[in-house]
Amino acid sequence: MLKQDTTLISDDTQVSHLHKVKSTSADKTSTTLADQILVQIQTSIIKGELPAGSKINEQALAEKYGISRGPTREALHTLERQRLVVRSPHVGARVAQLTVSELNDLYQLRSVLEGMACELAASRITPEQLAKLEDLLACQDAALAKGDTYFQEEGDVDFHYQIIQASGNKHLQETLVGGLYHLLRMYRYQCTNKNRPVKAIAEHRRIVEAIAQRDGELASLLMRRHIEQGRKNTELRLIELQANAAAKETLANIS
Amino acid sequence: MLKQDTTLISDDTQVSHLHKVKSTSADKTSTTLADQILVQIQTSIIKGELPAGSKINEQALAEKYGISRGPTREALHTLERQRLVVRSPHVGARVAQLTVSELNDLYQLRSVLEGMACELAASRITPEQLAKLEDLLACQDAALAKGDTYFQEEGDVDFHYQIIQASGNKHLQETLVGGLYHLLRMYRYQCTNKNRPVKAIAEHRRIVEAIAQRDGELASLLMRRHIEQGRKNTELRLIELQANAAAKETLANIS
DNA sequence: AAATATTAAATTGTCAACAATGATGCGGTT
DNA sequence: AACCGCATCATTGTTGACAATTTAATATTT
Repeated sequence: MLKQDTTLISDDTQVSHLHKVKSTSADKTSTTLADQILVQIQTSIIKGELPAGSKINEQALAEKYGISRGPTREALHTLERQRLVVRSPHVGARVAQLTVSELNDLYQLRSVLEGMACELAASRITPEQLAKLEDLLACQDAALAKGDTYFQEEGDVDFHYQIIQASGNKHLQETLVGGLYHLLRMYRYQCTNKNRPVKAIAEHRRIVEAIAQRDGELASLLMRRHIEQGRKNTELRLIELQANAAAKETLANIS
Repeated sequence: MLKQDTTLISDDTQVSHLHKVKSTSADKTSTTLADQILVQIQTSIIKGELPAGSKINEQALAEKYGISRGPTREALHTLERQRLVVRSPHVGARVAQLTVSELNDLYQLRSVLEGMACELAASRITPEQLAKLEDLLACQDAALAKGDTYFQEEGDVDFHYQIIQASGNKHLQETLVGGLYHLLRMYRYQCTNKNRPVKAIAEHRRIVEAIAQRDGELASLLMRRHIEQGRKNTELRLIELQANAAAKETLANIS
């Protein structure tokens, strides 16, 4: 009857939940249960703890997080929208597969969309938003100086995110942030490359400069090039990764 | 209301499967129940039977189609992905609202995406796909001659759909068809304009010509102009519509 | 022994009841 | 009369059981 999710979520259910606790645990006032596990499954997928292409068992997943299949199902539905999961009726959900052709499709689309975002941002960005972007650049420089690679990754996400926000186009935002971005993060996380950041930050700076000068055409061009650089990088790592996997496969078949 | 979709479920449980029929997706029987009502709610929303901006009651909707709240909920979730519904936790679902600014955002995004689709289609389209497109143009001419406006509407959807397919970019397809297209249809249905088709068909023809000549740049340009024409048209009708609604509102307030 | 038909198991889809939250209406106070 | 707190109601979120379907495992036939 009582939920046993104490291990993963919070174990404040110990002593006095005489009152319907209302979950006043200060931090986040319980949105919906589905949304809570959504982010957890998200990160599990992005980090590869749930391997790309693997089957997802609703029951097992639900039990893992100590909840019922209902919310789990809804989370999977949202993950499908985010392109992290593929579902087929009566068969179930699988983690998205990482392939070269899909990577190219994805980046091609992203390039066009973020190019568009840059053009819009150049004409619409507010001084506050611009200041925030420049702060971010400074942060990235500082992080780079300390060699903090993961924060750099996070910073890159923020950079693109803020430009998308500055575009002011609601549907563009929804398409990128709600639709493509998570899958993008998955590719980048699993095909990460150490020596890229230093160049990427320089490119970021030039993009912001173009936006600040209200030169949308230039900003768009620089952004598309920047993304193309990222694509090449990721593609290389992905091919390498898949070659390794194939080798391991044949090795297993021999033995 | 009793469910009368029992007729939809075929009783072919007897042995007549010589081969594993692999179930071509055109088969409408035995999908999931949620998918079946999804299309019904879809059309209800697009046609305005469920008015834009109105609240959706899960229970009532479920009863209307003679099913339980579970599948209804899933359908609403899919409708959210299609931008036809907006959901907020613990509050519920509303039909998307039709506003001028959203219309502009939507068409701006669509313009960029279908422009991209044209460029890709110009370089990748197969002879079969091209033949199908030209067949469609002929069909549209014929329908126009008979003054069959609704079929024209449907034909226009098909036209854009086929070019999107010919682009060959999976994520682009998913973004347009799975994401934006239904909302687009809603705007166009509720802000329809009679005298547009005749010009639109001519524009279609020129776009196909450009694609056939492998001139992606031109095809993209023509498509973006074509869409811009549609946007203007829809915007005009929408403003008109909202002015009427506002007038009726004030009238009601007086009495 | 290989391939196919049949049965059994595991998994997804659906339902109806229950819990938790937001919305509504009432009564009291200023 | 308007505002605020409180109780009630309606609606959404969640659960566990059940039905339908797919996947696997087994038996059967050629």
